[in-house]
Amino acid sequence: MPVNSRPARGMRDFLPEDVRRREYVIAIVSDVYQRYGFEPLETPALENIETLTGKYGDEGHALMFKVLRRGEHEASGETDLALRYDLTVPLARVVAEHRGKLPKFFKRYQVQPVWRADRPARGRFREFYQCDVDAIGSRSMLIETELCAAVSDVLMALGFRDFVLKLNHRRLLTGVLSSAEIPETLHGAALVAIDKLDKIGIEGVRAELAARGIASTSAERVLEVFAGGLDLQRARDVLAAVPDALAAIGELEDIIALSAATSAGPYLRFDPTLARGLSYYTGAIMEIAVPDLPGSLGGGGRYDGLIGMFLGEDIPACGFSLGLERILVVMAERGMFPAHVQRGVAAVLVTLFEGEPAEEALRLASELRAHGLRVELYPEPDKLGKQFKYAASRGIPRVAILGSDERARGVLTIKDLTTGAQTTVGRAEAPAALGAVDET
RNA sequence: GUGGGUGUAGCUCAGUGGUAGAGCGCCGGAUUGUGGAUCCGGAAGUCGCGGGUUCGAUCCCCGUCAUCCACCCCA
Repeated sequence: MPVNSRPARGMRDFLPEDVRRREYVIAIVSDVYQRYGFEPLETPALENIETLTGKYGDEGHALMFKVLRRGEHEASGETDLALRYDLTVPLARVVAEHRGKLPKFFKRYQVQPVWRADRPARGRFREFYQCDVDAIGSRSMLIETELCAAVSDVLMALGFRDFVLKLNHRRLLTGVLSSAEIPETLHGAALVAIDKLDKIGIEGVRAELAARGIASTSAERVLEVFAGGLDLQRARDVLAAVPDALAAIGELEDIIALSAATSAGPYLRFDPTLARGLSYYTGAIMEIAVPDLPGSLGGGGRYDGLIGMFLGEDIPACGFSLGLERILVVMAERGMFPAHVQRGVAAVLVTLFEGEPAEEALRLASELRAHGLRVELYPEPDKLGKQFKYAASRGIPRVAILGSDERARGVLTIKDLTTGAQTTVGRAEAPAALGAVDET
C-alpha cells in the first residue's frame, strides 16, 4: 500500500528550478548585505521554549510549532522546545550569550527557515525563509537609514522599481492612542483596526474599533487624527502635548532627511497607519509593499528592549526582514528571473553510441570539465535522435558527438541545438569551440 | 480559526445516476548518426479518501483530507 507522498501541510519540496531561483535571490541578498558590512550568522532550528515565549504576543505564541519532551516524559504532553518563529529573537539570544565576542556594533545578516503553524495561502507557508539584517548596539537613526537603503538596494538589484517602504513609529502610535484615552490593554486591538484604514475606509475602521471594545469618544479622536491624511507636520500639531510622540516624529524626520542621500529616498513614505504585529518593536517600524501582493514583502523596526529580556540590560537594536517566499512569488508571476536562472545546469551533452567504448566519452567529458565547462554525459548508448531530444528537453544548448567517424578522424562534431548549426573541429579546439573560456 | 469554490490521465480541463473523454505532454514508428515541424500508432486514471442513499454513484447526501479565494493574521 503506497504511502501518501505529499510533503506535510504548508511545507514544500524544492525541485532543481525552484532551488536555482531561491539561490539566485539569496545570492543577491547576501551580496548586498555584505557590501554594507553585515556578517553572516546561523542559529539552531530549535530553541528552548522559554526563549521564544512572551516575545511575539498571544497570536504569535499560538502559531508556534512546539516539540514534545522526549523519552519517558513524552506522554505528559509537556513541550520544552519549539521551532524558531523568526530570526530576531534568536539573534537577541545570541547577542546576550556571546556579547563579549561580538563587536561594539554587531551587524549581521541571516537567511534561514522559520516555522509558523499558520494556515497556508498564496505566498504563505508553514516553513519559509526570512532574510534578516540587524544592527546591534546603536541608537542612531543612521541605522534605520542604512537598513532602508540596504533593503532598497536588494529590491532594485532584483529588478523591483514599484515598491513602497512604509515608515512609522511605535511611540507615535501609542502617543495617539494614549491621548485618545484608550487603555494600554486595548492598544493592540486598536492598532489592528487602524492598520486597515486604506483597505476598509473610515466607516470600516469605526465599526472595527467599536467591535474591539474601544469607547466611541476615543474612537472618534483616533479617527480625527488619522482620517485627514496625517503628515508629519500635522502630527506635530495634533500631538503637541505628547512629548514622547514628538520625539518619535523627530526620529522619523531624521530618517527621511538622511535617506535622501541613499537609494531608499524615492521609496520611503511615512504611513501613520502602519502598525505591525510583533510586540517587541519600540521605535521606528518599516514595511515593504508592492501593488500585486496584499501582504508585505518584508518588514522591520527598532526593538531596544528585546535583548534586555535575555541579558537584563537593554542593548539597542534595529533590523529588517525580507520574506524570501513573497519575493519569489511576485518575481515568478512577473517573470523577473534572468534566463540563466531558468536554464539547465549543463552546457554540453556528450553522446554515447551502441558498441562504442564509453572510455572515450568519459575522457572527452573530463577534458571539457577541466576547461571549466559543465558537461553531462549521456549515461547509456542510444540513438542520436534520442540523445538530441534529451539535451533539448533539459535545456542543454550543445551536443558533442563522438562516434566512430569522429574517433577515426581525431575530431569532434558539435551541434548547437539553439541554432541547428553543426561544425567539426579537431579535438584540441573542442573546448574553445564549445564555449570554454581558458582560465590559464 | 471562520465562510465559500475546486478535487477526473504526467499537466490543463470537459463530462454523465448505467462499462471514462479531449488537448498538451510522454512512449514507439515514418527517420538503425541528427532534436524542434508534420503524419501514423500506443500506454496510461481504485474519477482525492471514507461512509450513506440506490438494482447500480465519478455524478446525489454526509464526513474527511488537499488546494484555491475572501476574512483573521502575517514574511
